[in-house]
Amino acid sequence: MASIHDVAKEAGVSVATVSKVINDYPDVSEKTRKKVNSAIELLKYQPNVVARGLVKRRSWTVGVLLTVPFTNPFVAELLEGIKTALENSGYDLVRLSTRFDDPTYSFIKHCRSRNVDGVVVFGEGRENTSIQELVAAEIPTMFIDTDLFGKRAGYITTDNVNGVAMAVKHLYELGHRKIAYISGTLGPAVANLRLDGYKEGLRLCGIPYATIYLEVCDYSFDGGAKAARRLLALREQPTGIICASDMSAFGAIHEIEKHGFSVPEDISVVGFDNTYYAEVFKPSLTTVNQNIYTIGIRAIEYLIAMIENPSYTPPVVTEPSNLIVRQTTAPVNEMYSEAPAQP
Amino acid sequence: MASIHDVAKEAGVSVATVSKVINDYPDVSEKTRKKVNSAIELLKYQPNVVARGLVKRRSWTVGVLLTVPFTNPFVAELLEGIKTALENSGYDLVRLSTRFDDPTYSFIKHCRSRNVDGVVVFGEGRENTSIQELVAAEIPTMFIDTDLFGKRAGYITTDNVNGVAMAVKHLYELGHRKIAYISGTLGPAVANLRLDGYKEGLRLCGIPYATIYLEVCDYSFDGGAKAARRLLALREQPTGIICASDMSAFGAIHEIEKHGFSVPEDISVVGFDNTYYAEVFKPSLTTVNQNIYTIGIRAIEYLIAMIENPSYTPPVVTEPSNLIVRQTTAPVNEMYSEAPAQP
DNA sequence: CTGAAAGCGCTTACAG
DNA sequence: CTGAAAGCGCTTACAG
Repeated sequence: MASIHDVAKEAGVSVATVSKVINDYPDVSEKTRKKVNSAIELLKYQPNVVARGLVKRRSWTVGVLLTVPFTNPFVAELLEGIKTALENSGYDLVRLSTRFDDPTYSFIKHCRSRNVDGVVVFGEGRENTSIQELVAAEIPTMFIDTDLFGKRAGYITTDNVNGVAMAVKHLYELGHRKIAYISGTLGPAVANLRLDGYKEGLRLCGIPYATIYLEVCDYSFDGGAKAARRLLALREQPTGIICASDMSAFGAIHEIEKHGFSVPEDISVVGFDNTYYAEVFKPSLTTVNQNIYTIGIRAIEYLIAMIENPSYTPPVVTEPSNLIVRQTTAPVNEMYSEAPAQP
Repeated sequence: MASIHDVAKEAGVSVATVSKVINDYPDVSEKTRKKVNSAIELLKYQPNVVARGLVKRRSWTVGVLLTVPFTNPFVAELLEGIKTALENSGYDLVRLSTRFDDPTYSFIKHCRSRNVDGVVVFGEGRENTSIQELVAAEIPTMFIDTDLFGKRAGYITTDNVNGVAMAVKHLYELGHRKIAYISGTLGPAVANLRLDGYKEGLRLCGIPYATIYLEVCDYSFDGGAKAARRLLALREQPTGIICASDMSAFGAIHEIEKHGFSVPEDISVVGFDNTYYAEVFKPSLTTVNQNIYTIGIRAIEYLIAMIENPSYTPPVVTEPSNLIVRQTTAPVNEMYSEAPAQP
């Protein structure tokens, strides 16, 4: 691979001059600029960004901290947005191979040793000390769904509260009054916010909040199924169930059908995420849409802005959510409603 | 961030000595080794791998060339394997932000400018000139599903032929004789090999190959649906349909049901991939399992072996596939079979 | 407008 | 066993 010295020799100039034409400095005569450019052409020279990074203390690299599996549809779509935003930015994505099980491992040291210019974090809780160090070290960071921010750290998430509240309102308008909620594990911001949305939705509809209608699971298919089983065992079975993820909604539907009920005829179900399969699944799922792809794009845009402008104030952004009505919600079955059917 | 100079000063030794203890050279006295180590501890020193890479001409970085979306379940699972294999290897993953629409973009220059030690390629055809350059340049490379290899390039894929052949045999044993195949776009090795498997399966079962039973689509849900529509319009409707992907199988099933037939009572359907949703979908999908995760792991293991041992011969590997029988295949419905039902 | 020199943070013969 | 020096491929004041 040709180096800047080879180009300098070929063009008959100094390496400083070659550097200047590579970096588009104005103080180079047209004549030598041409000489240098044809030498570059001839030798198929490509500047070594690693060497450049060493002196500029930059790497044109963005790290991702991602312990959630790539097979998680949220992660996949997020990465798709990130990738797209990065495509023509001059930055490349590096996935830092984390080893949180190793007590000597430090994420921030890893970032520094790789010299990443910024990082996007998804799926790590605020209790992770590596994350806190990251914020304290003022390395440009964008958090997705983790409610953490600082001088050089922004935060971006979906409008979780309104998302679930809309789901409640939707069921209410279909006549449902016994509306249950299958939450994700509480603690992380998104889980808490969605639960807030459930309560807020009930409040707006004038429905009292009843803890028997709250179940908690781990967002999974099996978790949703188990939670649904408990709800079905209630004397006052809910007629509508809102789930904190599409996956747990699929599990709930599966369980409901296993018990001989049908969706949406007997029980309506709403998911959260609007992953690709929500549309494919039969019956197709009514769900709260998150603009995950957009969140990925924005995260990178903000991150690059922070990197390239030290005084840029990192944003705290809530991306709107919206309800996608499909086939798993329907008017409440009068057989199950409190009030007797109108004649 | 402390540099090697700071450590040297703190420990009262030369930077050469510090370097030696960092790299576990034996010719350092126990006493100075201790002094250096406590200086490292004190300053929280972490060697800069970028600087090290500049002199060693290595980066401890593996590039991926991946133009297929992350939301593709195959990609997601492959990355999961790659990630796992990388986790404690000391290598990090970098996704090179490709710009194949820019005529001046060269993937290989990008690799060199980033100084990646090796690359794994998925989803690019052999006709891509960037890919050919990669092989010619003898940069350590593992191709997934692209039948390309060279002095420093290996190739790993699923046993596509046997996979589809097993599917044919499975249907045959259920009594099916009119077995159609919905191929993916022909040209790329996997598509061709799976078609070979279809023909081979028919041959082994003594069923003549009939072109009317061959459809081609783009592996998608809609593609599968359209192809199925054409098969359903045939005078001699197939009783079994094998699809080159799970997604197109889902589409085919959807279309079959739309036409008032049911799966598997009227028509059996087999997919290919065994993605996560094959199990979740209702009816759950009989499909050919690819060990994609394992392929990801192996790809990295072989790649690192190549990187670290210049004389390592890059492997050409076929990972076994197996048939997972679920709910979309059943004995042929006698109503549709050629031979009259036995009394 | 051009180039010599120092330096980014490391490693590696080589001399002592 | 230890360290001075050169060098990896760049950039950046600075002098001319």
